[in-house]
Amino acid sequence: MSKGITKRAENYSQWYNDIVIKADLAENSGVRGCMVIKPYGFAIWEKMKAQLDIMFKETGHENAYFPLFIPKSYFAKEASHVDGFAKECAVVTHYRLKTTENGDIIVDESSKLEEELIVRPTSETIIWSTYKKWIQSYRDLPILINQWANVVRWEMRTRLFLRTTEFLWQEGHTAHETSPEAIAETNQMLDVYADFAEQWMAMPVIKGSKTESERFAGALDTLSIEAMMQDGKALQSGTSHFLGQNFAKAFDVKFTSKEGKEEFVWASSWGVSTRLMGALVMAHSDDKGLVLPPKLAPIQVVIVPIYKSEEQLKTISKKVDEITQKLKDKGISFKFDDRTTYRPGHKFAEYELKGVPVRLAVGMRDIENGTIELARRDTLEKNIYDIKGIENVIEDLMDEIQQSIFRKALKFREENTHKADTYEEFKDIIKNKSGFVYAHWDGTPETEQKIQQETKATVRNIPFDSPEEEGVCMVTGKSSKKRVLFAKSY
RNA sequence: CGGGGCGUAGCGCAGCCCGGUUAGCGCAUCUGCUUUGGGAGCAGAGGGUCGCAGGUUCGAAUCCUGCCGCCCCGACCA
Repeated sequence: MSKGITKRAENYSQWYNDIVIKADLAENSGVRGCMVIKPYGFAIWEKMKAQLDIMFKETGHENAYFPLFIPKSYFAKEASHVDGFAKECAVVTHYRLKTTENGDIIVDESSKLEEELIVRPTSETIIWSTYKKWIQSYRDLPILINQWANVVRWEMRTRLFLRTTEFLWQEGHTAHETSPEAIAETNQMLDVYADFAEQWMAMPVIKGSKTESERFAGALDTLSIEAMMQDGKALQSGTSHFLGQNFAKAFDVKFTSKEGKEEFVWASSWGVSTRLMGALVMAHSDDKGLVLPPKLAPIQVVIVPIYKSEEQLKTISKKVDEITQKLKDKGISFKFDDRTTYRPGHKFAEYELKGVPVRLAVGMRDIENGTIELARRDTLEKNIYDIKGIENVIEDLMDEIQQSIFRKALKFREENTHKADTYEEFKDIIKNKSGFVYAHWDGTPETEQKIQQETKATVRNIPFDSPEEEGVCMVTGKSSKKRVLFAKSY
Protein backbone atom coordinates (compact mmCIF):
# COMPACT_ATOMS: atom_id res chain seq x y z
CA MET A 1 0.00 0.00 0.00
CA SER A 2 0.99 3.63 -0.53
CA LYS A 3 3.48 2.51 -3.10
CA GLY A 4 6.62 4.52 -2.90
CA ILE A 5 5.59 7.20 -0.44
CA THR A 6 8.15 7.73 2.27
CA LYS A 7 6.55 7.75 5.72
CA ARG A 8 6.10 11.14 7.37
CA ALA A 9 7.79 9.95 10.49
CA GLU A 10 10.80 8.62 8.60
CA ASN A 11 11.73 11.62 6.51
CA TYR A 12 9.30 14.48 6.44
CA SER A 13 10.77 16.38 3.54
CA GLN A 14 11.08 13.26 1.42
CA TRP A 15 7.46 12.49 2.27
CA TYR A 16 6.48 15.95 1.05
CA ASN A 17 8.35 15.47 -2.21
CA ASP A 18 6.83 12.05 -2.75
CA ILE A 19 3.30 13.37 -2.27
CA VAL A 20 3.79 16.24 -4.70
CA ILE A 21 5.23 13.91 -7.35
CA LYS A 22 3.03 10.87 -6.84
CA ALA A 23 -0.21 12.80 -6.52
CA ASP A 24 0.68 14.37 -9.85
CA LEU A 25 0.74 17.96 -8.61
CA ALA A 26 4.06 19.03 -10.08
CA GLU A 27 7.48 17.86 -11.16
CA ASN A 28 10.91 19.32 -11.63
CA SER A 29 11.63 20.64 -15.08
CA GLY A 30 14.75 20.87 -17.16
CA VAL A 31 15.14 24.43 -15.92
CA ARG A 32 17.03 24.93 -12.69
CA GLY A 33 14.68 25.55 -9.78
CA CYS A 34 11.61 25.78 -11.99
CA MET A 35 8.76 23.31 -11.80
CA VAL A 36 6.10 22.06 -14.16
CA ILE A 37 2.71 22.33 -12.49
CA LYS A 38 0.76 19.33 -13.75
CA PRO A 39 -2.95 19.37 -14.60
CA TYR A 40 -4.13 18.00 -11.26
CA GLY A 41 -1.97 20.43 -9.30
CA PHE A 42 -2.99 23.29 -11.51
CA ALA A 43 -6.68 22.42 -11.05
CA ILE A 44 -6.24 22.94 -7.30
CA TRP A 45 -4.39 26.21 -7.86
CA GLU A 46 -7.19 27.33 -10.18
CA LYS A 47 -9.74 26.68 -7.45
CA MET A 48 -7.69 28.68 -4.97
CA LYS A 49 -7.27 31.44 -7.48
CA ALA A 50 -10.95 31.56 -8.35
CA GLN A 51 -11.97 31.93 -4.72
CA LEU A 52 -9.31 34.50 -3.88
CA ASP A 53 -10.28 36.46 -6.96
CA ILE A 54 -13.89 36.55 -5.76
CA MET A 55 -12.75 37.75 -2.35
CA PHE A 56 -10.57 40.48 -3.85
CA LYS A 57 -13.43 41.71 -5.98
CA GLU A 58 -15.81 41.65 -3.03
CA THR A 59 -13.42 43.99 -1.26
CA GLY A 60 -13.43 46.39 -4.17
CA HIS A 61 -10.33 45.41 -6.14
CA GLU A 62 -9.88 45.14 -9.88
CA ASN A 63 -7.41 43.06 -11.87
CA ALA A 64 -4.84 44.54 -14.21
CA TYR A 65 -1.55 43.47 -15.72
CA PHE A 66 1.88 45.07 -15.70
CA PRO A 67 5.05 44.08 -17.62
CA LEU A 68 7.26 41.13 -16.81
CA PHE A 69 10.38 43.27 -17.38
CA ILE A 70 11.43 46.20 -15.28
CA PRO A 71 14.15 48.66 -16.33
CA LYS A 72 17.09 48.43 -13.97
CA SER A 73 16.94 52.13 -13.12
CA TYR A 74 13.49 51.71 -11.52
CA PHE A 75 15.06 49.57 -8.86
CA ALA A 76 17.55 52.21 -7.87
CA LYS A 77 14.79 54.54 -6.70
CA GLU A 78 13.88 52.87 -3.44
CA ALA A 79 17.06 52.01 -1.59
CA SER A 80 15.87 49.37 0.87
CA HIS A 81 13.80 47.71 -1.86
CA VAL A 82 16.78 47.16 -4.12
CA ASP A 83 18.81 45.92 -1.15
CA GLY A 84 16.18 43.31 -0.51
CA PHE A 85 16.02 41.93 -4.02
CA ALA A 86 19.34 42.75 -5.71
CA LYS A 87 20.91 39.41 -4.88
CA GLU A 88 18.22 37.32 -6.48
CA CYS A 89 17.33 38.95 -9.79
CA ALA A 90 17.39 37.50 -13.28
CA VAL A 91 18.70 40.14 -15.67
CA VAL A 92 18.09 40.44 -19.40
CA THR A 93 21.13 41.92 -21.13
CA HIS A 94 20.65 41.00 -24.81
CA TYR A 95 17.77 40.54 -27.18
CA ARG A 96 19.12 38.39 -29.99
CA LEU A 97 20.86 35.09 -30.68
CA LYS A 98 22.90 34.11 -33.70
CA THR A 99 24.24 30.95 -35.25
CA THR A 100 27.99 30.61 -35.60
CA GLU A 101 29.77 29.00 -38.57
CA ASN A 102 29.97 25.65 -36.81
CA GLY A 103 26.28 25.70 -35.97
CA ASP A 104 26.39 26.79 -32.32
CA ILE A 105 23.83 29.21 -31.06
CA ILE A 106 25.31 32.12 -29.17
CA VAL A 107 24.23 35.48 -27.79
CA ASP A 108 24.69 38.18 -30.39
CA GLU A 109 26.92 40.67 -28.61
CA SER A 110 25.79 43.42 -30.93
CA SER A 111 22.32 43.15 -29.45
CA LYS A 112 23.37 44.34 -25.99
CA LEU A 113 20.68 46.41 -24.31
CA GLU A 114 21.41 50.02 -23.42
CA GLU A 115 19.70 49.45 -20.08
CA GLU A 116 19.31 45.99 -18.66
CA LEU A 117 15.84 44.67 -17.91
CA ILE A 118 15.09 42.87 -14.66
CA VAL A 119 12.65 39.98 -14.66
CA ARG A 120 10.25 41.14 -11.94
CA PRO A 121 10.83 39.65 -8.49
CA THR A 122 7.78 41.75 -7.45
CA SER A 123 6.13 44.68 -9.17
CA GLU A 124 6.15 47.65 -6.79
CA THR A 125 8.57 49.65 -8.93
CA ILE A 126 6.91 49.22 -12.31
CA ILE A 127 3.49 49.76 -10.77
CA TRP A 128 4.43 52.90 -8.86
CA SER A 129 6.11 54.38 -11.90
CA THR A 130 2.77 53.82 -13.65
CA TYR A 131 0.64 55.14 -10.78
CA LYS A 132 2.55 58.40 -11.04
CA LYS A 133 0.79 59.00 -14.33
CA TRP A 134 -2.61 57.99 -13.00
CA ILE A 135 -2.73 60.08 -9.85
CA GLN A 136 -3.09 63.85 -9.68
CA SER A 137 -6.02 64.52 -7.40
CA TYR A 138 -7.63 62.99 -4.34
CA ARG A 139 -10.41 62.18 -6.80
CA ASP A 140 -8.10 59.59 -8.41
CA LEU A 141 -7.83 57.72 -5.12
CA PRO A 142 -7.98 55.09 -3.90
CA ILE A 143 -6.50 52.81 -6.54
CA LEU A 144 -7.23 49.20 -5.67
CA ILE A 145 -5.51 46.88 -8.12
CA ASN A 146 -4.53 43.26 -8.10
CA GLN A 147 -2.48 41.36 -10.64
CA TRP A 148 -2.16 37.61 -11.20
CA ALA A 149 1.33 37.01 -12.47
CA ASN A 150 4.52 35.02 -12.40
CA VAL A 151 7.65 36.37 -10.74
CA VAL A 152 11.25 35.22 -10.61
CA ARG A 153 13.53 35.18 -7.60
CA TRP A 154 16.89 33.55 -8.08
CA GLU A 155 16.90 31.55 -4.86
CA MET A 156 19.85 29.46 -3.80
CA ARG A 157 17.84 26.40 -2.98
CA THR A 158 14.43 25.48 -4.25
CA ARG A 159 11.68 23.03 -3.32
CA LEU A 160 8.55 22.18 -5.26
CA PHE A 161 5.88 24.81 -4.51
CA LEU A 162 7.56 26.02 -1.31
CA ARG A 163 10.33 27.91 -3.02
CA THR A 164 10.81 27.85 -6.77
CA THR A 165 12.79 30.21 -8.96
CA GLU A 166 9.69 31.14 -10.91
CA PHE A 167 6.39 31.10 -9.09
CA LEU A 168 2.81 32.13 -9.66
CA TRP A 169 1.14 34.58 -7.35
CA GLN A 170 -1.13 37.52 -7.02
CA GLU A 171 0.09 40.91 -5.89
CA GLY A 172 -2.24 43.67 -4.81
CA HIS A 173 -0.99 47.24 -5.01
CA THR A 174 -3.12 49.98 -3.57
CA ALA A 175 -2.80 53.75 -3.30
CA HIS A 176 -4.62 55.89 -0.71
CA GLU A 177 -5.09 59.45 0.46
CA THR A 178 -4.24 58.82 4.08
CA SER A 179 -2.13 56.64 6.25
CA PRO A 180 -5.06 55.19 8.26
CA GLU A 181 -6.78 54.24 5.01
CA ALA A 182 -3.71 52.38 3.76
CA ILE A 183 -3.29 50.67 7.12
CA ALA A 184 -6.95 49.63 7.10
CA GLU A 185 -6.42 48.14 3.64
CA THR A 186 -3.32 46.28 4.84
CA ASN A 187 -5.31 44.80 7.71
CA GLN A 188 -8.32 44.02 5.59
CA MET A 189 -6.28 41.98 3.12
CA LEU A 190 -4.57 40.05 5.87
CA ASP A 191 -8.06 39.16 7.09
CA VAL A 192 -9.01 38.04 3.60
CA TYR A 193 -5.97 35.76 3.53
CA ALA A 194 -6.71 34.38 6.96
CA ASP A 195 -10.34 33.70 6.00
CA PHE A 196 -9.24 31.97 2.86
CA ALA A 197 -6.67 29.85 4.68
CA GLU A 198 -9.10 28.80 7.37
CA GLN A 199 -12.39 28.53 5.51
CA TRP A 200 -11.13 27.15 2.21
CA MET A 201 -7.81 25.48 2.91
CA ALA A 202 -9.01 24.31 6.34
CA MET A 203 -5.69 25.52 7.67
CA PRO A 204 -5.65 27.54 10.89
CA VAL A 205 -3.34 30.56 10.84
CA ILE A 206 -1.93 33.10 13.25
CA LYS A 207 -2.18 36.72 12.21
CA GLY A 208 0.46 39.15 13.34
CA SER A 209 3.17 41.68 12.47
CA LYS A 210 6.61 40.74 11.32
CA THR A 211 9.59 42.02 13.23
CA GLU A 212 11.70 44.78 11.75
CA SER A 213 14.30 42.38 10.39
CA GLU A 214 11.75 40.23 8.58
CA ARG A 215 9.89 43.15 7.07
CA PHE A 216 9.38 43.38 3.31
CA ALA A 217 12.02 45.48 1.58
CA GLY A 218 10.56 48.98 1.50
CA ALA A 219 7.67 48.43 3.93
CA LEU A 220 6.96 50.24 7.20
CA ASP A 221 5.06 47.26 8.50
CA THR A 222 4.62 43.69 7.24
CA LEU A 223 1.74 41.54 8.45
CA SER A 224 1.68 37.80 7.95
CA ILE A 225 -0.37 34.69 8.47
CA GLU A 226 1.62 31.77 9.82
CA ALA A 227 0.50 28.16 9.67
CA MET A 228 1.91 25.10 11.39
CA MET A 229 2.95 22.21 9.20
CA GLN A 230 2.84 18.62 10.42
CA ASP A 231 6.51 18.63 11.35
CA GLY A 232 5.89 21.56 13.70
CA LYS A 233 7.57 24.10 11.46
CA ALA A 234 5.92 27.36 10.53
CA LEU A 235 5.04 28.31 7.00
CA GLN A 236 4.47 31.95 6.16
CA SER A 237 1.40 31.67 3.99
CA GLY A 238 0.57 35.23 3.07
CA THR A 239 1.83 38.74 3.66
CA SER A 240 0.30 42.19 3.58
CA HIS A 241 2.51 45.27 3.70
CA PHE A 242 1.93 48.84 4.76
CA LEU A 243 4.35 50.73 2.54
CA GLY A 244 3.81 54.19 3.98
CA GLN A 245 4.90 56.85 1.50
CA ASN A 246 8.16 55.12 0.60
CA PHE A 247 7.25 54.20 -2.95
CA ALA A 248 5.30 57.40 -3.52
CA LYS A 249 8.38 59.37 -2.57
CA ALA A 250 10.70 57.17 -4.62
CA PHE A 251 8.51 57.53 -7.71
CA ASP A 252 7.28 61.01 -6.94
CA VAL A 253 3.60 60.15 -6.77
CA LYS A 254 1.75 63.17 -5.34
CA PHE A 255 -1.85 64.25 -5.33
CA THR A 256 -3.68 67.45 -4.53
CA SER A 257 -5.85 67.00 -1.46
CA LYS A 258 -9.30 68.42 -0.80
CA GLU A 259 -7.55 71.24 1.03
CA GLY A 260 -5.53 72.02 -2.07
CA LYS A 261 -2.29 70.76 -0.58
CA GLU A 262 0.16 68.59 -2.50
CA GLU A 263 0.78 65.30 -0.66
CA PHE A 264 2.45 61.97 -1.21
CA VAL A 265 0.23 58.94 -1.67
CA TRP A 266 0.01 56.16 0.94
CA ALA A 267 0.41 52.56 -0.18
CA SER A 268 -0.10 48.90 0.58
CA SER A 269 0.85 45.69 -1.20
CA TRP A 270 -0.11 42.11 -0.47
CA GLY A 271 0.39 38.68 -1.94
CA VAL A 272 -0.03 34.94 -1.78
CA SER A 273 1.66 32.47 -4.08
CA THR A 274 1.73 28.88 -5.28
CA ARG A 275 3.45 28.30 -1.97
CA LEU A 276 -0.08 27.84 -0.66
CA MET A 277 -0.08 24.56 -2.58
CA GLY A 278 2.81 23.41 -0.45
CA ALA A 279 0.98 24.53 2.66
CA LEU A 280 -2.10 22.61 1.63
CA VAL A 281 -0.09 19.43 1.14
CA MET A 282 1.80 19.72 4.41
CA ALA A 283 -1.17 20.74 6.52
CA HIS A 284 -3.40 17.73 5.93
CA SER A 285 -1.84 14.89 3.99
CA ASP A 286 -0.87 11.50 5.41
CA ASP A 287 1.20 8.44 4.53
CA LYS A 288 -1.36 7.35 1.95
CA GLY A 289 -1.19 10.60 0.05
CA LEU A 290 -2.90 13.91 -0.33
CA VAL A 291 -5.90 14.92 1.79
CA LEU A 292 -7.83 17.74 0.17
CA PRO A 293 -10.46 19.98 1.74
CA PRO A 294 -13.69 19.50 -0.23
CA LYS A 295 -13.86 23.19 -1.11
CA LEU A 296 -10.60 22.98 -3.06
CA ALA A 297 -10.78 19.43 -4.40
CA PRO A 298 -10.98 19.33 -8.20
CA ILE A 299 -12.97 16.11 -7.84
CA GLN A 300 -15.10 15.92 -4.70
CA VAL A 301 -16.58 12.48 -5.21
CA VAL A 302 -15.22 9.57 -7.20
CA ILE A 303 -17.36 6.58 -8.06
CA VAL A 304 -15.72 3.24 -8.68
CA PRO A 305 -17.80 0.46 -10.26
CA ILE A 306 -17.11 -3.15 -9.31
CA TYR A 307 -18.16 -5.65 -11.94
CA LYS A 308 -17.34 -8.96 -13.49
CA SER A 309 -18.83 -8.52 -16.94
CA GLU A 310 -19.67 -5.77 -19.35
CA GLU A 311 -23.31 -6.39 -18.71
CA GLN A 312 -22.82 -5.80 -15.01
CA LEU A 313 -20.93 -2.60 -15.75
CA LYS A 314 -23.90 -1.44 -17.82
CA THR A 315 -26.32 -2.12 -15.00
CA ILE A 316 -24.08 -0.34 -12.51
CA SER A 317 -23.51 2.61 -14.84
CA LYS A 318 -27.26 3.11 -15.10
CA LYS A 319 -27.57 3.28 -11.34
CA VAL A 320 -24.57 5.60 -11.10
CA ASP A 321 -26.13 7.95 -13.64
CA GLU A 322 -29.01 8.48 -11.24
CA ILE A 323 -26.62 9.39 -8.46
CA THR A 324 -24.43 11.68 -10.53
CA GLN A 325 -27.45 13.58 -11.80
CA LYS A 326 -28.37 14.36 -8.20
CA LEU A 327 -24.79 15.36 -7.37
CA LYS A 328 -24.80 17.65 -10.37
CA ASP A 329 -28.00 19.29 -9.13
CA LYS A 330 -26.28 19.96 -5.83
CA GLY A 331 -23.18 21.39 -7.48
CA ILE A 332 -20.92 18.61 -6.21
CA SER A 333 -18.11 17.68 -8.61
CA PHE A 334 -17.62 14.01 -9.33
CA LYS A 335 -15.92 11.48 -11.55
CA PHE A 336 -17.27 8.10 -12.54
CA ASP A 337 -14.18 6.04 -13.15
CA ASP A 338 -15.43 3.33 -15.49
CA ARG A 339 -12.04 2.61 -16.98
CA THR A 340 -11.88 -1.08 -17.77
CA THR A 341 -8.10 -0.98 -17.83
CA TYR A 342 -7.62 -0.82 -14.07
CA ARG A 343 -9.04 -2.92 -11.27
CA PRO A 344 -10.91 -1.47 -8.30
CA GLY A 345 -8.05 -1.80 -5.83
CA HIS A 346 -5.81 0.16 -8.11
CA LYS A 347 -8.38 2.92 -8.40
CA PHE A 348 -8.95 3.04 -4.64
CA ALA A 349 -5.26 3.57 -4.04
CA GLU A 350 -5.00 6.13 -6.80
CA TYR A 351 -7.79 8.34 -5.49
CA GLU A 352 -6.49 8.11 -1.96
CA LEU A 353 -3.15 9.30 -3.26
CA LYS A 354 -4.88 12.19 -4.99
CA GLY A 355 -6.88 13.15 -1.94
CA VAL A 356 -10.41 12.89 -3.36
CA PRO A 357 -12.58 13.55 -0.27
CA VAL A 358 -15.29 10.94 -0.86
CA ARG A 359 -15.21 7.63 -2.72
CA LEU A 360 -18.23 5.56 -3.63
CA ALA A 361 -17.99 1.93 -4.65
CA VAL A 362 -20.91 0.20 -6.37
CA GLY A 363 -21.05 -3.48 -7.23
CA MET A 364 -23.80 -5.96 -8.08
CA ARG A 365 -24.14 -6.75 -4.40
CA ASP A 366 -25.09 -3.12 -3.81
CA ILE A 367 -27.47 -3.00 -6.74
CA GLU A 368 -29.34 -6.00 -5.29
CA ASN A 369 -29.45 -4.53 -1.79
CA GLY A 370 -30.03 -0.94 -2.82
CA THR A 371 -26.84 0.07 -0.99
CA ILE A 372 -23.55 1.78 -1.71
CA GLU A 373 -20.15 1.84 -0.01
CA LEU A 374 -18.85 5.25 0.95
CA ALA A 375 -15.28 5.91 2.05
CA ARG A 376 -13.98 9.15 3.58
CA ARG A 377 -10.47 10.14 2.60
CA ASP A 378 -9.73 12.13 5.75
CA THR A 379 -10.60 9.42 8.27
CA LEU A 380 -10.38 6.42 5.89
CA GLU A 381 -13.71 5.22 7.34
CA LYS A 382 -15.89 3.03 5.16
CA ASN A 383 -19.63 2.65 5.59
CA ILE A 384 -22.58 1.20 3.74
CA TYR A 385 -25.48 3.53 2.99
CA ASP A 386 -28.80 3.23 1.19
CA ILE A 387 -28.38 4.42 -2.37
CA LYS A 388 -31.58 6.35 -1.94
CA GLY A 389 -30.69 9.74 -0.51
CA ILE A 390 -26.94 9.20 -0.77
CA GLU A 391 -26.64 12.65 -2.35
CA ASN A 392 -27.83 14.20 0.90
CA VAL A 393 -25.34 12.19 2.90
CA ILE A 394 -22.59 13.39 0.58
CA GLU A 395 -23.71 16.98 0.72
CA ASP A 396 -23.52 16.93 4.51
CA LEU A 397 -20.20 15.14 4.39
CA MET A 398 -18.62 17.85 2.27
CA ASP A 399 -19.21 20.25 5.11
CA GLU A 400 -18.31 17.78 7.79
CA ILE A 401 -14.99 16.85 6.16
CA GLN A 402 -14.11 20.48 5.55
CA GLN A 403 -14.64 21.24 9.22
CA SER A 404 -13.16 18.03 10.47
CA ILE A 405 -9.79 18.51 8.80
CA PHE A 406 -9.70 22.09 10.04
CA ARG A 407 -10.35 20.89 13.60
CA LYS A 408 -7.69 18.24 13.23
CA ALA A 409 -5.12 20.78 12.06
CA LEU A 410 -6.12 23.15 14.84
CA LYS A 411 -5.82 20.44 17.44
CA PHE A 412 -2.40 19.53 16.13
CA ARG A 413 -1.31 23.13 16.37
CA GLU A 414 -2.60 23.48 19.90
CA GLU A 415 -0.88 20.30 20.99
CA ASN A 416 2.37 21.56 19.56
CA THR A 417 2.22 25.09 20.88
CA HIS A 418 4.18 25.86 24.03
CA LYS A 419 5.07 28.69 26.34
CA ALA A 420 8.62 29.27 27.45
CA ASP A 421 9.69 31.58 30.27
CA THR A 422 13.40 30.91 30.34
CA TYR A 423 15.85 30.62 27.49
CA GLU A 424 16.84 27.14 28.65
CA GLU A 425 13.25 26.02 28.49
CA PHE A 426 12.93 27.62 25.06
CA LYS A 427 15.99 25.89 23.66
CA ASP A 428 14.81 22.58 25.01
CA ILE A 429 11.39 22.90 23.37
CA ILE A 430 12.77 24.00 20.01
CA LYS A 431 15.31 21.23 20.00
CA ASN A 432 13.31 18.34 21.39
CA LYS A 433 9.67 19.05 20.72
CA SER A 434 9.53 21.56 17.85
CA GLY A 435 6.33 23.46 17.17
CA PHE A 436 5.34 26.99 18.13
CA VAL A 437 6.68 28.70 21.22
CA TYR A 438 5.26 31.84 22.80
CA ALA A 439 7.94 33.74 24.67
CA HIS A 440 8.95 37.21 25.76
CA TRP A 441 11.48 39.06 23.65
CA ASP A 442 13.00 42.49 24.15
CA GLY A 443 12.11 43.65 20.64
CA THR A 444 15.66 44.17 19.40
CA PRO A 445 17.09 42.72 16.17
CA GLU A 446 20.26 41.77 18.07
CA THR A 447 18.44 39.46 20.44
CA GLU A 448 16.41 38.06 17.59
CA GLN A 449 19.55 37.27 15.65
CA LYS A 450 21.21 35.67 18.64
CA ILE A 451 18.22 33.40 19.14
CA GLN A 452 18.18 32.48 15.48
CA GLN A 453 21.87 31.63 15.45
CA GLU A 454 21.69 29.57 18.59
CA THR A 455 18.43 27.73 18.00
CA LYS A 456 17.49 28.17 14.29
CA ALA A 457 14.12 29.44 15.49
CA THR A 458 12.92 32.90 14.49
CA VAL A 459 10.14 35.24 15.48
CA ARG A 460 7.42 34.23 13.05
CA ASN A 461 5.29 37.18 13.98
CA ILE A 462 3.99 39.28 16.82
CA PRO A 463 0.47 37.85 17.04
CA PHE A 464 -2.42 40.30 17.18
CA ASP A 465 -4.29 38.16 19.67
CA SER A 466 -1.36 37.60 22.02
CA PRO A 467 -2.58 39.17 25.28
CA GLU A 468 -0.85 42.13 26.95
CA GLU A 469 1.25 40.65 29.69
CA GLU A 470 4.13 42.06 31.72
CA GLY A 471 7.23 39.94 31.33
CA VAL A 472 10.93 39.95 30.71
CA CYS A 473 12.89 38.93 27.64
CA MET A 474 14.03 35.34 28.09
CA VAL A 475 17.49 36.23 26.79
CA THR A 476 18.32 39.71 28.04
CA GLY A 477 15.89 40.16 30.93
CA LYS A 478 14.66 43.47 29.55
CA SER A 479 10.98 44.18 29.93
CA SER A 480 8.44 42.93 27.40
CA LYS A 481 4.72 43.60 27.15
CA LYS A 482 3.67 40.70 25.00
CA ARG A 483 4.73 37.22 24.05
CA VAL A 484 5.75 36.72 20.43
CA LEU A 485 5.55 33.62 18.26
CA PHE A 486 8.77 31.70 17.73
CA ALA A 487 9.27 28.66 15.50
CA LYS A 488 11.56 27.09 13.00
CA SER A 489 10.27 27.92 9.58
CA TYR A 490 10.30 27.06 5.90
C1' C B 1 28.22 30.90 -2.56
C1' G B 2 30.41 26.50 0.44
C1' G B 3 29.85 20.93 1.09
C1' G B 4 28.06 16.25 -0.96
C1' G B 5 25.71 13.18 -4.70
C1' C B 6 24.07 11.83 -9.45
C1' G B 7 23.67 11.80 -15.10
C1' U B 8 23.00 4.25 -18.53
C1' A B 9 15.31 2.50 -22.07
C1' G B 10 9.40 6.53 -20.21
C1' C B 11 10.67 6.10 -14.58
C1' G B 12 13.91 3.92 -10.70
C1' C B 13 18.57 1.62 -10.69
C1' A B 14 22.93 -2.23 -11.37
C1' G B 15 27.34 -2.59 -14.21
C1' C B 16 32.47 1.40 -13.75
C1' C B 17 37.10 0.23 -8.73
C1' C B 18 39.82 -4.34 -12.00
C1' G B 19 38.51 -1.84 -20.18
C1' G B 20 37.12 -7.25 -23.84
C1' U B 21 31.26 -11.05 -27.35
C1' U B 22 24.79 -9.13 -28.28
C1' A B 23 24.99 -3.26 -21.88
C1' G B 24 21.49 -5.82 -17.69
C1' C B 25 17.41 -5.66 -13.74
C1' G B 26 12.61 -3.81 -11.58
C1' C B 27 8.41 -0.83 -12.75
C1' A B 28 5.90 1.08 -16.91
C1' U B 29 4.54 0.01 -22.26
C1' C B 30 2.52 -3.49 -26.22
C1' U B 31 0.11 -8.58 -27.54
C1' G B 32 -2.63 -12.92 -25.87
C1' C B 33 -5.30 -15.73 -22.24
C1' U B 34 -7.22 -15.92 -17.33
C1' U B 35 -8.93 -12.11 -13.85
C1' U B 36 -11.97 -7.71 -11.38
C1' G B 37 -15.34 -5.87 -3.31
C1' G B 38 -7.98 -2.87 -1.79
C1' G B 39 -2.30 -1.28 -6.31
C1' A B 40 -3.91 -8.89 -10.72
C1' G B 41 -1.33 -13.60 -12.68
C1' C B 42 1.09 -16.19 -16.54
C1' A B 43 3.40 -16.29 -21.38
C1' G B 44 5.66 -13.45 -25.03
C1' A B 45 7.39 -8.70 -27.41
C1' G B 46 9.29 -3.80 -28.24
C1' G B 47 12.30 0.03 -26.45
C1' G B 48 19.59 2.49 -25.47
C1' U B 49 23.78 8.30 -29.66
C1' C B 50 25.58 4.80 -21.59
C1' G B 51 24.88 13.76 -20.27
C1' C B 52 28.35 16.43 -24.03
C1' A B 53 33.34 17.14 -26.19
C1' G B 54 38.19 15.64 -26.48
C1' G B 55 42.11 12.07 -25.15
C1' U B 56 44.57 7.09 -23.91
C1' U B 57 43.97 2.10 -26.17
C1' C B 58 43.73 -3.05 -30.99
C1' G B 59 39.21 -2.11 -28.09
C1' A B 60 35.91 2.73 -23.55
C1' A B 61 29.45 2.92 -20.15
C1' U B 62 34.20 1.52 -17.62
C1' C B 63 40.60 4.99 -17.48
C1' C B 64 42.21 10.60 -18.10
C1' U B 65 40.93 15.97 -19.12
C1' G B 66 37.41 19.68 -19.86
C1' C B 67 32.43 21.24 -20.11
C1' C B 68 27.09 21.02 -19.18
C1' G B 69 22.92 19.75 -16.30
C1' C B 70 20.13 18.21 -12.15
C1' C B 71 19.29 16.74 -7.02
C1' C B 72 20.39 16.91 -1.73
C1' C B 73 22.60 19.53 2.81
C1' G B 74 23.98 24.65 4.86
C1' A B 75 23.84 30.51 4.80
C1' C B 76 19.46 33.80 1.96
C1' C B 77 14.19 33.97 0.85
C1' A B 78 7.29 33.89 -0.20
